[in-house]
Amino acid sequence: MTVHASGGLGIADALVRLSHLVQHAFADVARDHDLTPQQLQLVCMLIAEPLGMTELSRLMHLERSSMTGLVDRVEKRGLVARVADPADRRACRVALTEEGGLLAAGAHGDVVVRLDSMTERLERDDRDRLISVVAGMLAEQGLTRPAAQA
Amino acid sequence: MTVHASGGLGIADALVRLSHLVQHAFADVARDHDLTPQQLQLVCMLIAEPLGMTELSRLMHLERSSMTGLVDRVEKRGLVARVADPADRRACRVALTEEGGLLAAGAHGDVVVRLDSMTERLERDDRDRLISVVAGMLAEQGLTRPAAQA
DNA sequence: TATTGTTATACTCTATAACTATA
DNA sequence: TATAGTTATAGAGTATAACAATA
Repeated sequence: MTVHASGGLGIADALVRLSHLVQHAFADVARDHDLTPQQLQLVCMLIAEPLGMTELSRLMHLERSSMTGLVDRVEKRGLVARVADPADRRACRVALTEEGGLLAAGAHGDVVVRLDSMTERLERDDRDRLISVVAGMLAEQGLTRPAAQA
Repeated sequence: MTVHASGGLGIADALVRLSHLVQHAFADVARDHDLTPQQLQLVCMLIAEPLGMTELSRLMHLERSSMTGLVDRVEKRGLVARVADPADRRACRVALTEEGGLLAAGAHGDVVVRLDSMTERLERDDRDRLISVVAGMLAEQGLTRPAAQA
């Protein structure tokens, strides 16, 4: 058993609690826009580019059948549309509508504002180091996807 | 618009994507123990001490009525029990059973192992700095609760 | 009056299994 | 055969509103 710095908080607990902080901020923003957190995550994921159902499932760590329902509900609301994939007649690509794009951009901006304000007290040096440490971890996990993926 | 280090990844996006990484690890461990992520979060929250429904709701960012159902299901499974609060006859305290305590400790350990392995490549210096940065952010948000709160 | 917790209700989220259509 | 996506089903998660009991 290793003793850690910062009042006995280990790296794992620190990450878990940081994650809760982020999730709560994210949930609050979703609610402000009358979306569930999952719906907001979905539309943010599509800011960079339209994606297929299987790719979306992989990125969101969900079964494809769960993704069907999630996309159904967001599509019913007019924020995304299923577009036929010209290269594969089995597949579709989920794309933001104009309304969905505006909402996603706005909500993503709100998330950024919230999280930026949570970190504004940090020294510029700590901030940069935090970013680069996280970037390294993400790369190690094989996640090199779109940056707007809030 | 500010340009950031590390390939254009801003601090907010870095935090969001780190959070996804942690959530997925957490969900995998929950599944290994045949629990939902919410159920695992609940039992981990109780490792340090029994808590009332209102306090649990606050910590988990849920309505009290949602907490009722969550505790019901975990109680039905024998992992927690509602204990009368001697100081307030309206209130109850949710406590781990013996079985629940063992499961919570084991699963929490698994989460720690997973997250530790994700960060093992970091320099000791970066690691310590990450912990202290997160600890500072948590303190600023008024979260000074139990460390075992996975 | 305010607070603790529950119930009733209506959604949303999620996984499993079975299915269709295309590759 | 394998893959992309859906449907059907069942259970879990969540919020809102209304309620009971106690402070």
